Amino acid sequence: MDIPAKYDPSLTEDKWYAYWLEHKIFHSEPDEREPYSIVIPPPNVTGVLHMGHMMNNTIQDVLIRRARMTGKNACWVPGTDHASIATESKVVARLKERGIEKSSLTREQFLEEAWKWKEEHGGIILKQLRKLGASCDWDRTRFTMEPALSKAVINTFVYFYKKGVIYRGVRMVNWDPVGKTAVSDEEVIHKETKSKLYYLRYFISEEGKATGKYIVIATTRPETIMADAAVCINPNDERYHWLKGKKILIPLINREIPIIEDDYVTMDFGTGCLKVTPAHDINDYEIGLRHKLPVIDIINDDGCLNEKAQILVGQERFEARKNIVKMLEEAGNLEKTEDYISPVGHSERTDAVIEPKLSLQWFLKMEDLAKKALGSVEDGKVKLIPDRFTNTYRHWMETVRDWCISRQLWWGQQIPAYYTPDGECFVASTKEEAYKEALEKYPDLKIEDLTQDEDVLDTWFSSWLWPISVFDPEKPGFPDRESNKELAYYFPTNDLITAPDILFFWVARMIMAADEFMGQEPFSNVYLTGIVRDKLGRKMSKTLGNSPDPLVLIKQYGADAVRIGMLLCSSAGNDIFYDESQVEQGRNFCNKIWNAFRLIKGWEIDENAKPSDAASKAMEWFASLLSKSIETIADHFSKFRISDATMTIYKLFWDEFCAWYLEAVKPAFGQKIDKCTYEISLYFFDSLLKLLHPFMPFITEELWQNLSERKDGETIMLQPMPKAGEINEKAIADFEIARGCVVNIRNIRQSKQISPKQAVELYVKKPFASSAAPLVAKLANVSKIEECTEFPGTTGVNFMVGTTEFFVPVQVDTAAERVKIEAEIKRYEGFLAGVRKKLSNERFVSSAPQAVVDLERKKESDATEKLKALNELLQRLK
RNA sequence: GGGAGCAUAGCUCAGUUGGUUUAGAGCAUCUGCCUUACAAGCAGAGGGUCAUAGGUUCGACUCCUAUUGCUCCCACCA
Repeated sequence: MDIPAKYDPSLTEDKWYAYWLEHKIFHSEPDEREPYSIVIPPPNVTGVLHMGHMMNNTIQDVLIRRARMTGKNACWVPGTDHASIATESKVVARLKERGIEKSSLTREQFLEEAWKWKEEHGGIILKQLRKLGASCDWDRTRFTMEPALSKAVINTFVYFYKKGVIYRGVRMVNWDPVGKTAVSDEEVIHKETKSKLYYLRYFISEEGKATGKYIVIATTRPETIMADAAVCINPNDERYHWLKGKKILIPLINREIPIIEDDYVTMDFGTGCLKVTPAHDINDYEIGLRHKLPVIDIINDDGCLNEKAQILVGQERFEARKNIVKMLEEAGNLEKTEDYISPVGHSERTDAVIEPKLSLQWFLKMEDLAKKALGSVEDGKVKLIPDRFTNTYRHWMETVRDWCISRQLWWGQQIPAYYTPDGECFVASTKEEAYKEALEKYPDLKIEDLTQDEDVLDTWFSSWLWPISVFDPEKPGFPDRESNKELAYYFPTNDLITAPDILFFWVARMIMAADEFMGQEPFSNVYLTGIVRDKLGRKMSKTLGNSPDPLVLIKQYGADAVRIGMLLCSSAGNDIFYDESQVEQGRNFCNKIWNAFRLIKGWEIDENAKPSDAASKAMEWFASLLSKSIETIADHFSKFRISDATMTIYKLFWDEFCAWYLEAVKPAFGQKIDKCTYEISLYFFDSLLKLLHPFMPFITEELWQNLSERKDGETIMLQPMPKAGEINEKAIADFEIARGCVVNIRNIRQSKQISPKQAVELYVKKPFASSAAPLVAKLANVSKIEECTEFPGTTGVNFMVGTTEFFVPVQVDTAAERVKIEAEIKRYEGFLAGVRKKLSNERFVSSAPQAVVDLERKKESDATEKLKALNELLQRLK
C-alpha cells in the first residue's frame, strides 16, 4: 500500500470541485421531484469572504447537499448585493487615492467607475465560496443591480407609489455626513459615548437688549445654539413661572427667541430648561412642529456649519463645538461643564456620528405590510430558529416606522420619479411613460423638460425582492406563477440561513414583499446563525484585525476541516467563539477518516473463510447502530440542530466505527479477511461516507471514488443518503455489555487493582457467559475468560493473556456497598410512589396522550423490577 | 427607561413538557504508551454544592419568587 499516512486536501479539493463543475452536478432545473431551494443571502459585491460568511454558507451547503442526496431537486441560488453605501464609499475612496473628487465627476462618469470596480472585485467573494465547496448553481448567479433585478425594483416602486403607500415628505432623517446620505433608523447604531454637558447662560432680553438676569440651560451640543428656535420649560415647573412670556437672547449671536412651555421637558434633568433646536434634534423638531417654530438649519450635508450659523462658518461640527465652548467661556456664558455619557448614533456603514437632519425623502408606509409580516411568523408559516427571536421580531413589527427608502447616492437604482419644471412629480417605470402621463396635464411639455429624481433606492429595497426576483427575470416586479415555471417550482424557497442582525433589515421585508407579490411566505424556516467572535468575545472584524483569512485557513487545513471546525461549535442563534483548535480538530478528523480507509483498503481477502464470531457480532451491532444514528441525524436536521448532527456522525465514525467496529473485525497481523466481513465493512464505510458528505464534501468524494470502480461522471453528491434499516436493540445492548467488560479488563490489566464499583459492574452484568464472549476476547486481547460466580469479596476475576493466566483478587467493602444500595432502594421507592400516584390520578390517565401514559407504565414496571434486583443484591451482601 | 434572553466542568455547549445518570458531550488538562491504519494516534484519569437565596414536591438543572451578573433588542433626558 502506498497511500500516505496523512491526508492532503490540496491534492483533492480543487480536483473534485472542477469535476463537479465539469459534470454540471450543481445545475438545477424544474422536474418531477420535490424541490428544495435556498437563496443565498447575497454578500456585498465588493466584499471578501470572512468567517461569518464561512459559517453561514457552510450551513447552507450542508443543507443543500443533504437535500440533493435525499432525492430532492436541490437549488441553491448564489449572487451578490450591490450594497449602495458600502460600494459607493469604496469607489469614492479609490477615486480619492487617484486625486479625484466624486464631486468633480458627472453621475455617468462616476457610475462608469463604479461598474469598473464591480467588474474587477465583484466576483471575488463568489470564487472564494467555491473554495469552501459551496454547491451553488452558478448558472443562476444573480446581482441585485443587473438589468432584470433593477427593473423589478423600479416596477415595485411604481407599484407601491400607485397604490399610495409611497410618499415623499420632509422628515427628520438620520444623516450620515461622511456618506452624505440619509440612512434608515435600522442602520443607526447607538453607542455609549463620553461627552460633556455644558451649562450655558442665556440672558433675558428686554427690547432686544440683554438684561442682567439669565437662565442656565444644559446642552451636549453647544455648536447648535445658533439654530435655537426657543427655550422650553415644563408648564408645571414653578421655578420658571416668572419666565413666561419673556424672551431670551442666544449667546454670542444675540438673536431673540421666545420661551415656550411643553410637557416634554423633564423638570429634574439638567436645569429644567431645554433649548429647542428643531433643525438638529428629532425631539426638538417635534416640539417645533407643535409650537410652529422656525427651522434654522445651520449644518451642511458634510457636517460643516453654514452661513446661517453666523459664526464659525465652515467649521466642522466637532471643531466648532470646541471653539464655541471657548468663545462662550470668554463671553461669560459658560457656567460649568459636567462629564456625561450619552448614547450617540453612529452610521452602521461609515461609523460617522449621525446628524439628525431635515430633508426631503421618499418613504414607504409600513403599517399594513408589517401587520401581515408579523402574522406570517405568529401563525408559524415562517418559523424562526431559534424561536426566541420571535419576540424581538414581534416587537419590531409593532413599533415599526415608515421606511425611508431614498438614499443620496448614485450607486443603486435611481428613483423613477420625474419632475416637470414647476416641480410636479410623475412616477413611472420609464421616462417615456412618465412623459406620457405628464402630457395629459401639460400638453406642451417636452420630454427633455422632465428631470429624474437624483436619489437612488435603499439597497434593501432591492434585496427584499431577492427570493422572487432571482427566479423571475421575465416579468420583473410582476411575478407570475402561471407563465413562469421556475418561479412556480422553486418558490417559495425552503430555508433561509442568515445572521440575526439583519432579521429586520432583510428577513422581515422579504416576508412583506413576498406577501404583497406572491401572496405567500418566501420561505418556511429562517435559521439564524450566531455572530462569529474571537476567543475574547469580540466580533470578528477587519478593522480589529482579529479575523483570520478564511482562504489561508482553507489552504492550511483544507476546506473540509474548516467546515467541520465551524459546524461543531455552532448551535443556532448562539454566537460562535472561533478558535483555531476547532479547525485542527476538523483536520484531525479528516485524517482519521483517511486512515480508516487505508486500513480497509489494505486488507487482503480470503475467498473461503467465514466471518469469526466476534466479527459477526460486531457487524450485527454496527448495522443496528448505523440505522439508529441515521434516525438520530435525521431528527437533528429536522430541528436544525446542525452541530448535533455533526457531532453524531463524528462520534459514530471515530468512537464507534474506528475504535470498536474496525478493531473487532480487523484480522490479526499478516492474516487475510474473509470476504463477507470485508464486503460488509466496505458497505458500512460507504454509508458513513455518504452520511459525512454534506459536512465534508471533498474527502468523502475522494474516498468514495477510490472505494470501488466508478464511471466518469459518477459522484457521491448524487448518491442516495443511507436509510435506516431494522434496529436490533439486543445486538446493541449485547455490544454495550461486551464493551463494558473490555474496558474493565483493560483497567485490570493496567492497574492490577479493581475498584469495588468495577467489581460490582462485572458481577451484575455477568457478561462472560453470554454470546458476547468472543467479542470480549477479541477486543480485550484475552484468550480465556471465566465467569466470576461468587460475589466479590471472596474471589476475583480470572483471565488469560496468551498462555499466561491472571487472577485478580477483588476486595469489596461490603458495608459501603450496602449503604449505597440501600440509598438507591430508597430513591427507587420514592420514584415508584410518585409514578403510581400519577397513574392513579384519573385526570392524568384520561387527559394525557396515550404515549405518555404508556411511558409512565413502563417506568413503573422498570422501577419495580430494578427494586427487586436491588433487594436481592442487598440480601446477597448480608 | 421599556422588553427579551442567558447563567451547567478550564473553554464551547447538550440536558426533549419534574424521575429510571452518582448531571453528559466535544475540546483542553494530567498519566501511561512510537501496539504494523492513524502520535493529526491509542489506553486511562481527574474535573461541576447545575449563578445565589428561598418556595412548591415523595423527588428540582428542570416549575415559582427574589437577588446578582452578562448579552441582545427597542427608546433616547437637552
